[in-house]
Amino acid sequence: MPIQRFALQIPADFRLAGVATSHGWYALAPYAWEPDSGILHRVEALLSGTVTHLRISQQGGELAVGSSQPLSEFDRRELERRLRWCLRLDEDLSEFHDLCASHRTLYDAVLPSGGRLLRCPTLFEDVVKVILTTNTTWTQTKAMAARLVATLGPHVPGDPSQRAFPSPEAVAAAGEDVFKQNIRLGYRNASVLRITRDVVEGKLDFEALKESGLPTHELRRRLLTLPGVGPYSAATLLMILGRYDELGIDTELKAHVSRKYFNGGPVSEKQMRAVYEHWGRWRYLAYWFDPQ
DNA sequence: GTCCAGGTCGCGC
DNA sequence: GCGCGACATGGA
Repeated sequence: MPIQRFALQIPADFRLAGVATSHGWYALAPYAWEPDSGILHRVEALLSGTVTHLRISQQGGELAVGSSQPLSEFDRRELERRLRWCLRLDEDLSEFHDLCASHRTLYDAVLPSGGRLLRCPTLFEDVVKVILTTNTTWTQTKAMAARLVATLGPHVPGDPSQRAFPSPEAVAAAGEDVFKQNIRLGYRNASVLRITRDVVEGKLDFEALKESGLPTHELRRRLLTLPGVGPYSAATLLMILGRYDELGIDTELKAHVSRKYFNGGPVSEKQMRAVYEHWGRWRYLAYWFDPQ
């Protein structure tokens, strides 16, 4: 019997508002965050072909997921799997929490999310989005993601304004012209298309990579082979995969370290690494939540 | 018009 | 290894 609503069990310390806004992903289509009501929106296309607009909210000790379309039991299970991944419901960050306990300001910064950084259901989507953040402004990143989804994403029945992230097949089928004319990722068009084609041709299996359990350095090596993915993007994607030992060094991190630890003076990469070195396998999170 | 943004790549030294 | 310019796009 189809349902349009189900609950998701969450850890006692889980706060949807904190997790949803823990980094910028909530502002990239097909995610949307409504701060006033505390609803995380997402349009999702399921294996069954169902495309549905989800409204995720916290109701006390659980999450309520509302779906615009009827869901089979199979759909529901698929959605539950995806959402648990996106919200990191099953990730154990207790060791990081323990380390934070002795740093009052960091502890306060981590508290709302518990250190859970929102991610996308598929690594494919995260890879594309990370590429959309490089060498551009956040405003343009949002616009690029919105155009990609609006142009190629499958939509909710009867509502073309509600679209899911496009499948690799849909992206590959679109080809250069649509990217050049409509989606306009600039020079990133080529990287995204090349990666997508490799996925469609089976040369690249991101979902297998997620579950591979490969050592971090090997994951990093593989991510670096992707066109458009350099050290910064690789570190960000490792974070997506729950590997926090490496810092994503970009202008933001540099500015932060300079301001907070070097009086605004010049900072070398070595010095940036040194600041967070002692956080070991939690370095990325220690930086991410480092106040001020 | 010019500059450049939460980088990456290929080149030359 | 390290420094440097090019790279598409659109906002300031």
